[in-house]
Amino acid sequence: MDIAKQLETIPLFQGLSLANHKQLASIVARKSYKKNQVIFAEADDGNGFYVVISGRVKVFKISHEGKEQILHIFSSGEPFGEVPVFAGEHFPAHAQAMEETKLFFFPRTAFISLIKSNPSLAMNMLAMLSRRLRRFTNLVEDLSLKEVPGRLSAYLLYLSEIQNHSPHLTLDISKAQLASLLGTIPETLSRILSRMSTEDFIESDGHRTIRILDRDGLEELASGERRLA
Amino acid sequence: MDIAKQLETIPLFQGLSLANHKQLASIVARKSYKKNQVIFAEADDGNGFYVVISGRVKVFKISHEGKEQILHIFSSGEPFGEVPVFAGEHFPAHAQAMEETKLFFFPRTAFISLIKSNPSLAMNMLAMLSRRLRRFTNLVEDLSLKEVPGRLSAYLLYLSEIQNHSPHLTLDISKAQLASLLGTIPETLSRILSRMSTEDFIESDGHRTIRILDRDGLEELASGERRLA
DNA sequence: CGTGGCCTTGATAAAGTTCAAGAGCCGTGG
DNA sequence: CCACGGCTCTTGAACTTTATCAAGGCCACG
Repeated sequence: MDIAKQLETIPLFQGLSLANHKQLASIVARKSYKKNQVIFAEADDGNGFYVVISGRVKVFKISHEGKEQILHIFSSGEPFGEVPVFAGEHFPAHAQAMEETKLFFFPRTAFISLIKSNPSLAMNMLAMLSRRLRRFTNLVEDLSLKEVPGRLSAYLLYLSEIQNHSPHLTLDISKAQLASLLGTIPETLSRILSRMSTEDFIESDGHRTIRILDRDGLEELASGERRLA
Repeated sequence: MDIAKQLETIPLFQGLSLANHKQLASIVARKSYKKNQVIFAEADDGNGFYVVISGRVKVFKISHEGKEQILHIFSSGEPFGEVPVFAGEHFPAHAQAMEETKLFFFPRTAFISLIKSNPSLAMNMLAMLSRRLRRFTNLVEDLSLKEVPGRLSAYLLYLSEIQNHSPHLTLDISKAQLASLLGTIPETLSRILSRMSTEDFIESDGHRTIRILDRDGLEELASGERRLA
């Protein structure tokens, strides 16, 4: 497929001229990864960053005992691995393909010279990093100040939001991965889902379908003004 | 004091021309805050960002029950509150002066036009945000994957590093604030400090002086390969 | 010399993790 | 077509870590 066409669909490159897209196209490299393949490891040297073209990528940390904390799951159109492009040189976390995935790779030095001659690109990247910072701010708040039911409630509400505000949700990741995203383990997640079911906040088919029964209740759980019995 | 002189000492503005410094000087506003005074609150509209000139500022989240998590403590020369300049419009967290503090304030629109015409400034800001992202990455790792002794050990080693790698440390904040920075409460911090003393990792005068007795041990605690007895 | 801030210590409770076992599902291959 | 193995998820019981609640010590400052 035509690279320039694909570049147009990437939000980071919105508002750039055709000439800019051509320059970007000239430095990009395509990469493919199988499910579970490692894209980079923490502390690896990062000499460029990636944009997801298809598939999904998780960026995560691992503890000494093997517990995983997912920092972010990236889908189509989203860039990741930019930190070492601008500061330091090594990746701050691990990245792995969650399924068959295709990426664009932009080498550091070429990209930096583009950004220097291109204020819109710089502004887009600043906006991107700022949004990322805002997300992390919320993640820290969740991990430090909320308990698992609150984090789960917030996640379910978020899922509902991106799925047309419908009360009928479909989990897009395994429960093990959701646990890792929420900073807990599958056993705890399982227990809390069942408590939320018996207390009629949600209804679950036991698999990947969940129906929200009490949206206000979930919001109260998410904000910490209410707790499970 | 001369504003242009002060601007030169701010890392974010390193490598800029004299003309740039003059432009910056023309948009900056000075602000002063007393100890504990609020600088901005979460969800406030942010129409500019700040740089610490003297004093210290904490940026933090608060839970519904009143528990505080410090995200960052900013000292002289460091910018904060940039996120709403580039993405969204409201501040993601609260900011408060920890002591008598003087700040520079840069209004959003004027700063954005400066950055657009000034690649070095854009690059400096990108580097700044990227470092911030890296820090948050570590904070998330600490909160999710390490226990309090590990976080405290990492903090002590960090303190030692910025204090000339000396084993003689001086805490620069109260223990209550340190607890909030580590994602715990004063009681827990106190107990763990005393365990680290009885197990001869450190020696403490009970106040703000700590001596590192077993640096390797602290490193093992910080990485999770060892735990307190 | 007394009062308030800051820190420590103890007893208790809550939340989450660990370990172990088992249920349900699905694809493979005999 | 059914049995098997592997995978994901759930459930239970014991345990660990941290928070909560309450009390008291220490010190500086008025």
